[in-house]
Amino acid sequence: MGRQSCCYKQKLRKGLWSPEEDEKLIRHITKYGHGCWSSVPKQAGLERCGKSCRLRWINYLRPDLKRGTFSKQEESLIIELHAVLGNRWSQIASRLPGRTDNEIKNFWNSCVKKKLRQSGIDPNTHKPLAEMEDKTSNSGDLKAPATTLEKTKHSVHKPASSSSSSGESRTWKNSVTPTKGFFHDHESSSACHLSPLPQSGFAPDCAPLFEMNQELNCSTISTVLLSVPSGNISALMSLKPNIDLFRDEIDGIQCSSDVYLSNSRRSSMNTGSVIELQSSTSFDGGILPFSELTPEKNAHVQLEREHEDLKWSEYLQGTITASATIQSQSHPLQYDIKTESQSVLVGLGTWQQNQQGQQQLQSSNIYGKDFHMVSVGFGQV
DNA sequence: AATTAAATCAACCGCAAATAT
DNA sequence: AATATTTGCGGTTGATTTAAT
Repeated sequence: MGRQSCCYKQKLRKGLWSPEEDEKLIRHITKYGHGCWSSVPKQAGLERCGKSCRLRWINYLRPDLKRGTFSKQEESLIIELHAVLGNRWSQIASRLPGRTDNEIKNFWNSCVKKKLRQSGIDPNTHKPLAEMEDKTSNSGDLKAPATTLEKTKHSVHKPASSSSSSGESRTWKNSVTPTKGFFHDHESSSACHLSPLPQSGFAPDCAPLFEMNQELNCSTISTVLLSVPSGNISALMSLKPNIDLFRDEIDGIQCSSDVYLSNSRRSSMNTGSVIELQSSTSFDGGILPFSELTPEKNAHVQLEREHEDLKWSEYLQGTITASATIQSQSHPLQYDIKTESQSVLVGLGTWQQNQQGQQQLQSSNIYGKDFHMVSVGFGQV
């Protein structure tokens, strides 16, 4: 039994908004706020449904919209976020100030998807296209409608049990494997991702990606991928990295928004109000992806909790602490990943079973929201 | 210059969750 | 507790703009 649209029964206007309608809506909302959207059109003297008014305001009239073309950094961030969040446009948009979910969705569908494909990356899985073709033996798939691709390819990373709260469950249908390599391998990368490791102890190049908006109590995601020269990887073998996420405000102490890499644990509080990390001489300048830290693709990963227990919805809500250990065959490496505090989103990457039935960490993008500091520490194994 | 194809983007639709009654 | 209404989201459509022939 079909349902009529909300505009139908009252013969409400549809289609593009006229400047007069825009003006009415702006005037009403700036004066009274939107309150209950369903009552807005009547109060504002508009022959539209509340839904249409809401959409128009959110996507077009809101004063804090940035508009204009997406910057390289924004594009990078969108790809990174899509790799972890999938098609959850509203969540992606919440980390890009001034951008709407609709705008990002359009940008993705019309532009980014194509770019990724041209770069040999499947925009849905964020894996190399060749890999997908090998599995599907269907190289002509690229011309297939997006809906077909999405419906057929991505039930793999759905969490073991869907969350019953906060609308997370339905959005997992397109959860994907984080993109690895795109920014390492392609010259279109933003400077942040490809910049050589700076000599200083901190990572100034990455700092701008950690835009803080204290009034709104949110920040954009920090993008933490950084390419590492292979020589450095071998040097890392004797070190034990620890990744911790700290609340940006701990007992009232304001932390910096920079991303640090250190060979020590959080070492000291400096004299001011900013927590500083003691930097390492060899590995300054950023957070390393686990793909770089893991010398073998099939390094064994042990999770403190059973894989089935790990729920992305819990990560999103920041309600759990989880840790994982990667044990490499040839190197005595152990990586501890821990998330702490509430309202922190940590993309541990996607856990997948390899052919030996072992859980395998595919990527390790780390994302923080609200005021958090991300640090990586190395210590001797 | 005219036509066609591709790209872009605003807005709609239906569904599900959240909230109100 | 059950039902109705509202809100928010993602997928999709279709009009418009831009590029290619």
